Amino acid sequence: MKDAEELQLLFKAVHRESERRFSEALAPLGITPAQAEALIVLQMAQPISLGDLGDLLIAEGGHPSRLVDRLVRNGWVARRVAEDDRRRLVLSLTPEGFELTERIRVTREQLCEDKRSLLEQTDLSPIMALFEGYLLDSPWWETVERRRALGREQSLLNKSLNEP
Amino acid sequence: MKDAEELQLLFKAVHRESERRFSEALAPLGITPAQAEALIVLQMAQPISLGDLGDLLIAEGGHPSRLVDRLVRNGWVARRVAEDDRRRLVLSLTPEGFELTERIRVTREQLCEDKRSLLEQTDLSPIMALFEGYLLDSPWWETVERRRALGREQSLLNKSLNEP
DNA sequence: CTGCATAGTATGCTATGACATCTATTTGCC
DNA sequence: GGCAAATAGATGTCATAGCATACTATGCAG
Repeated sequence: MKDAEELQLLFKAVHRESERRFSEALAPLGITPAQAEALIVLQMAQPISLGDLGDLLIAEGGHPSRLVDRLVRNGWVARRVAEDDRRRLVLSLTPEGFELTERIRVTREQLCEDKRSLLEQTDLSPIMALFEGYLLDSPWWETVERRRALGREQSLLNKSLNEP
Repeated sequence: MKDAEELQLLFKAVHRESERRFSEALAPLGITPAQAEALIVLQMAQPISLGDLGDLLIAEGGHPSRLVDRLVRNGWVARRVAEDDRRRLVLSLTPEGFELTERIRVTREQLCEDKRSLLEQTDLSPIMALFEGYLLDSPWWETVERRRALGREQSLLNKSLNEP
């Protein structure tokens, strides 16, 4: 099991390093990686309730109240109670939030670009397979699936816009 | 760059899931994954100063004062000032801490065992290579190297004990 | 020997993440 | 209609994690 320890060590280091880089790149925008992820998902899924947003984020036990609080405080997200059910909150991006999210996308692309050569010289499929195998019987698997579905929706949308 | 997003999503989910599993497995021992890592490293490197311990952990900006605080409060770690330099703290495991660390090792082995079949049917070398490539120009690379050296020391020690 | 830069830790602040508990609605069942 | 159960969020607590600042002991320049 020596390999497993080694893998664990590298995995943790990679996690910290990627967080650090993302965080550093986002600093000029005044947001954190977690906030960036929430905004990206919001842009794809809005309008959406707090709980449904939580089901799309790999974080925050399903109810990212406080994360959303900060986004609202900064004027990037609008939060109103649903008309049909006053328990539910409906979230959507403000114009400022939309613009910020576009800038987040650019930042993220740049980060990928930095590692392009590394990614291109690697066959990712065995890695994906390992990760998926690890996740299959975990509660996060559904979240991953939902995010994938959201991504597919989005590309269909783009395609139909580009091919009228 | 669609692959990169996919990879990022899976990576994050795997991170959360492995933390969750480790945390769950450690709960009966009354410690957290971060504390467990610190104890394991302490067992291999004691006696060691706080800063040097920080250089061996993938966490806590080099000075895990508060993490160590909790370990001391629970009676697992002894903390005394170095005789030659009263700025330095020298840390070592108490007998209780040593015993706890042995139990952590068992727990960790069991977790690996759960994923044994998955790990065995995977060629880990391309994954390690990707991770190492990502880390090479990062501040964590040195930490990884130091941990590896520590591991090698340890196996040499065991070997010389088993072959007198 | 004095003053000052530096090393080793400690502490404060903010954000995240997991968990538990509390509140306000709504729903369902009688 | 009325009350219990379930649902959607909010809030509190603890442990990380990163960052900045404060504090104390040491060492070095003069």
